[in-house]
Amino acid sequence: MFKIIKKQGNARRGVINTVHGKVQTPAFMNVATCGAIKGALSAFDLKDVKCQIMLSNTYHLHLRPGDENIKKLGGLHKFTKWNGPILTDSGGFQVFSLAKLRDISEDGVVFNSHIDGHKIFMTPELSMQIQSNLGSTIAMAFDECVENPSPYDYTKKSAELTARWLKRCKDEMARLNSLEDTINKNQLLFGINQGGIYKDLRVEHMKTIADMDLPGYAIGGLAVGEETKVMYEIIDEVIPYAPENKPRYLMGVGTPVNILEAVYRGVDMFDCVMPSRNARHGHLFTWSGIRNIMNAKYELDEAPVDEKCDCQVCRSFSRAYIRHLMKAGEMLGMRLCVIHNLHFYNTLLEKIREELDNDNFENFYKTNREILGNRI
RNA sequence: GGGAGAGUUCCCGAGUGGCCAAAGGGGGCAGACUGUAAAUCUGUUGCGUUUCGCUUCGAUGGUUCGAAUCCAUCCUCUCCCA
Repeated sequence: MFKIIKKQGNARRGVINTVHGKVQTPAFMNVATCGAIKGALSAFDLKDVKCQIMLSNTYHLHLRPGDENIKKLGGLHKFTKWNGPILTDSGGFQVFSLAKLRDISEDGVVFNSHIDGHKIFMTPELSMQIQSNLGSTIAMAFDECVENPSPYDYTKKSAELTARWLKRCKDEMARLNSLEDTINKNQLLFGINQGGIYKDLRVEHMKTIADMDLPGYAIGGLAVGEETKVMYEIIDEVIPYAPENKPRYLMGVGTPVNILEAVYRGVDMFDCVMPSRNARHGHLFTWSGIRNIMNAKYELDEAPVDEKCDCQVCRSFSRAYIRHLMKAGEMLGMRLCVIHNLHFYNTLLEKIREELDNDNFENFYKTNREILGNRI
């Protein structure tokens, strides 16, 4: 299912084979939480921004329109018209991000819906059932993402709980994949490493879940407030214990520099709301650094957002026009910014793959880690 | 011609003797955003040598220890009656 084509240092060039197509890694997954990329992008646009794999969310789609409805409509692929691979997040992150609306126990988590406040009891089994109804390519295990900082004891207990939940996820997924009317009987389950910022807990947890022999492994619970340096240290610490021949997914990360650093350390997959969310706020990623297109200095600037970018937006429109659209609150402004940023992210990963193919990643890494985070 | 009302900082608008360089909103300027409760949130928005000083609430003059606030005159605008 996963094949490593090339290695340079810890960095890996690979390909994931799925029933919905191949994913060339390292890969960025384009976040469409509710089945759409925010900023008014559809499946058609995903092709244009060079998206390989889309990510959607269990919790959000369960609440609305309801996973059973999506199943009745033929599954998430048919529903959204995106026919490539889809990874669904389990709702575990909402345990963290909706912290004020929850109550965690051994069985699962009671949420209050952020839409109407009604109680939802999310369990590992329910998360798997929802993801099975959605028919995604890859389902994520239901985990607890602890906030930072969290005390050692709490983090330890939480990681143990996440490991027990993972076993339940695996069992439930095996059951669901064997059912007659399951949309995707080949649905893959990825486990999620937790353990906060405590290296011994991280390693211990990764060893435990590695033994479950899942098709892929994620590192979760990072980029939640800890220093970037700490995040890299934890990746360094835990990667040696992640199965070599399985894809490694760093959840929710991150900036272009974060991604470069993580690929360098041996990570294969990423997802992040940053390119889309920041785009909606006028923050654009370029090959020269980060540009806030709303800044006054672009009022009469006829250059494209990024001279080195060949996305539709950079080929057609001026900084001045995009700035105007954003200042005027025109939806088109956000849409164009999101198209650019996602194209940039997907191209960054494409470029990383090329450099790995050409044994030149080390140079690319050293040069661009200094540049991509600049403010311009 | 007669009567009524209004003019506040970039704009709208609150303020009717000191706690007023002046609420609130808009706009402007900048920042944040990392498995999306985010088209959201935060800061800032008279000048300066900045725990203080200066200039500023249509204009000018006055009352007062002290005026955006009270008085007089003038200017401008709005509405009503002829």
